[in-house]
Parts: sequence; C-alpha cells; structure tokens
Amino acid sequence: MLDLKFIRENPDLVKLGVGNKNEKNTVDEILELDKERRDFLQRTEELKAKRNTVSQEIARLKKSGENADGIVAEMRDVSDEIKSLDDKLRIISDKLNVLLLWIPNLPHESVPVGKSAADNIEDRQWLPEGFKFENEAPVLDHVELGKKLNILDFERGAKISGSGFPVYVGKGATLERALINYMLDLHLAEHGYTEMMPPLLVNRDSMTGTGQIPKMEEDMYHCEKDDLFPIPTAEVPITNFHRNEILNESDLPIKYVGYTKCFRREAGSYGKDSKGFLRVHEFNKVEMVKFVKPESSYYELENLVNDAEDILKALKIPYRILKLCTGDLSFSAAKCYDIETWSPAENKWLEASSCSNFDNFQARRANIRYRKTEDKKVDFVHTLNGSGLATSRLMVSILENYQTPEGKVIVPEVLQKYTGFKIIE
RNA sequence: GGAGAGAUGGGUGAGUGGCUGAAACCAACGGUUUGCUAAACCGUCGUAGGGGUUAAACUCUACCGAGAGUUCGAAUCUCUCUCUCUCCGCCA
Repeated sequence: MLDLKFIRENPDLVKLGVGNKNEKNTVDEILELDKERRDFLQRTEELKAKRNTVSQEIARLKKSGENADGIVAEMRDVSDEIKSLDDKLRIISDKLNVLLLWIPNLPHESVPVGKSAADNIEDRQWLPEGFKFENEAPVLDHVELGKKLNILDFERGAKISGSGFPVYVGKGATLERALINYMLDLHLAEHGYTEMMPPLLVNRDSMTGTGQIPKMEEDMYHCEKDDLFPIPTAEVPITNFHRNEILNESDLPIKYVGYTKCFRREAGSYGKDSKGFLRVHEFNKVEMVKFVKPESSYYELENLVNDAEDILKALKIPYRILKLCTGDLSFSAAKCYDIETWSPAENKWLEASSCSNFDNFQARRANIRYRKTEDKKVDFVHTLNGSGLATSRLMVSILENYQTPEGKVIVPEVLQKYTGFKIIE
C-alpha cells in the first residue's frame, strides 16, 4: 500500500510508476475520493467536538439538578446528523481503500523501465569450470531422465491429484529432501538465518498483507468453508509472522528461512511451458524473508541475492542474474532480481529464484513497524524475500547438468552426504 | 461439537454510564544526588487521522479484541463475530 499522503503530494510520480508497471491508473479517482473524504471528516469531527463539550455541559446541569431537556433534544438531532455523515464517510473510505489496495508498489529508481520480460537486463552470469553451452552427447530432458531412472512420476501424480502435481519416487524423493536440507543448513550456518516452519494455510488478512490479494486472488487455491488459502509461497506466512507488531530497532535485521510446500493454481497458463517441472501446482521451496531498516534495504537485497547464489555455486549449476524491468516487476515489489538456471535439454534459462525488495509496501499493508532507538519514534520496516531456492526448476537443472552419457545422474558433491548415495542409475 | 471464564497502553493490572486517553505499579528514557555501582528523589513516557506551521507550538477527532446497537453521552449496558484459557465429548 502506498501512503495516501504521498499520493496526494506526488500524483505525477505515482502515475508514472503505476504506468511503468502496466497497472491500472486510478490516481485521479483516488485524489477525488480523498478530497471528499477529508471534507466529510472535517464536518463530522466538528459536530463530534460539539457533542463532546455539550455532553459535559449536560452532565453538569444534571448534577446541579437543573433542567437539561432542551439541549438534550438538540443534541439528539446533532447525533443523528453525525450518524448519517459517518455512514457516508464510511462508504467513501471503503471505496478509497479498495482503490488503494489495487495500486501497486512503485519501482525503485534503479529499476530499468521496460514493457515486459523481454526488457529485463542480464546483470551477470556464473558458469562452473569447464562448462559449455554446446552438448557433445545428446542429452535427455528431466522428464525422460525421471522416467528412465524411476525417480519422478508425473503421470501418477496426475492420477492422484491432477496435472502439475509431481510424485518423487525412491532416490528422487531422497535427492529432493537432500537438496532442501542442504539449502536450509547452508543458510543457517553461513548466512545467519533463523529457521521457521509456518502454517501452509493462511487467512485473508495475511494474503492481503503481503499483496497477493486482491490482484492475484484467482491464482490462489481457496478453502471456501474456512476462507483459508494454501500458501503460494512461504513469504506470506513468514512475513505475516510480524503483522501488527512493533519491532525493536536493535532486533533488525530479522532474517528467517523456511522450507514449505507452495501451491499455485497457475490459472490461464495451461499448455504454456507445462512440461514436467516447468510449471507445477505444488512444489517445494526454501524461502528467505528479511525485516530491515529502511536505509539498508537495497544493500540487504544484494546480500539476499548472494545468499541464493551461494547455493548454486556450491551445486555447480550455471546461472544468470536478471534485473527485472518495471513492466515485469510483481505487484508488491520495488525492485527484483531473478536467478535463472541453465537447462541443457530445453536449451534455455529457467527461473529458479526471485529476490525482491518491497520497500515499505508490505509493511504498510501488514502494519509492521519498528521503534527507533534514538528518538523512540515508530516507522515502517522494509521487507524483502527471495527463494533460496525453489526446487522444481532447480531439479531440472541438476538432473540435466549432472547426467552421464549413459543417462545416469551423478549426485552433486555437496548433496552426497545428505543422500547417502553418489549416483542414480 | 457442548458448557463456562476472559480479551484494557511495552508489561502487570484498576476501572459497571459523564470529571477516564484511561489509576497504580513495573519497564524504558532524561535529570538530581553519588568515588563507581546500587538505592532514593524529580520529570518524561501511546497510536492513527484531520486542521495549522517553513518546521514546531497549538488544536480537533478516533482508538480499552473486531463489528453493529441503546443513549444527549459507552472501556463500562445489549447483540454478533474472532481469539485465548478451563472442563466435557469426538478424532488423531
């Protein structure tokens, strides 16, 4: 959520940012409603001030035994008027609030302006020693490998649940678990995160707090009976862990990491990139979430990316970092880096992580603040999060990059002590 | 699912219709005293929104779990909901 005062004072800046994000521009409507709201507010507050003073007068009269019937009757009318003004005010405020919830976060000034993913800018690449993009031997894709080695079963997953619900089998399941454990352990031991295991079903307020609702509501699964949502990312429960709280400045930055299942309907994306792991409804992800002081959030974003990169370097998976342009930035993000890993079989880069700074956008929505040590004032924190990493696309890269000419898969060295085996055949 | 108890500021907790934005205590912060620490004493100590100001000062409104209602006036009375605790039942 943007600060209404900021919109009031910088309408052109807001319009520009919203436009660059390809979102609907309702700034003028908002300003009009805001003006109307303040008008009503002033009128109703004047009447309330009157009511307060006269009420005391009535108390005094009654105490001294005097007759107060006249002003009591008069105040009855004032009260009625307050009620009707308050009703109108509420209607206006509700309308205004809905519009505000639909205004996206503004892109940071360092974000390149662009229309779509095609305008994203490659920041850097990292390739393991001896890596070549051209393959000498023919490569199997991850679906073929999964089938041949009997470690992944997409067909049976479809039978059990539907398409996009993979089953990990045997050493495939062990490898997945090893990967998750390895990533968690690295973030705990090397990067100073605190591990979290949050609920996988969250309420509407939490979804609104991090910005998935209203815009992405159609992409969420929904348990209607209880109005609960299976999480699309651990960002939601972990960020909302501190919803409606005031943190101490001395506790910042707070860094959490958690492994969860993630659930996404991926509405409207059928048939697109739908093979195997490339688009799934349920997947595993290790997510990092940070609560930081405003002045350090862009520095923390770079660190967040580095934390995710460390995993890929250790796994020796080729990857590149993209700086997302304004048009490809998600609703709540002010700045975002995507990390893409290389798939030799698809012969392209696959998104495996997204690291974003939300500035104070989520903090406003979720009301997460901190008290400054120096002047005791409260201010909104900045929130960040990044996948570190999502396993599905990463598993594609691991299986394909680590396959042997015979179609076996070597387990990456750092995972071997977690799997207990070195090769899948 | 049934029965009961409860929800007040950073914490404990008082408060059953007007003088309560809210006692008291604790914590925190500033100061005095002190060789240092401690203790004692004095003072400060909510959030949000509107008006106002270069900025303040100042001023108004709202907020005692959430929402509605009664009343000239609600932390206080009524209703609904949420959450927490205790007991019973059911399931794991």
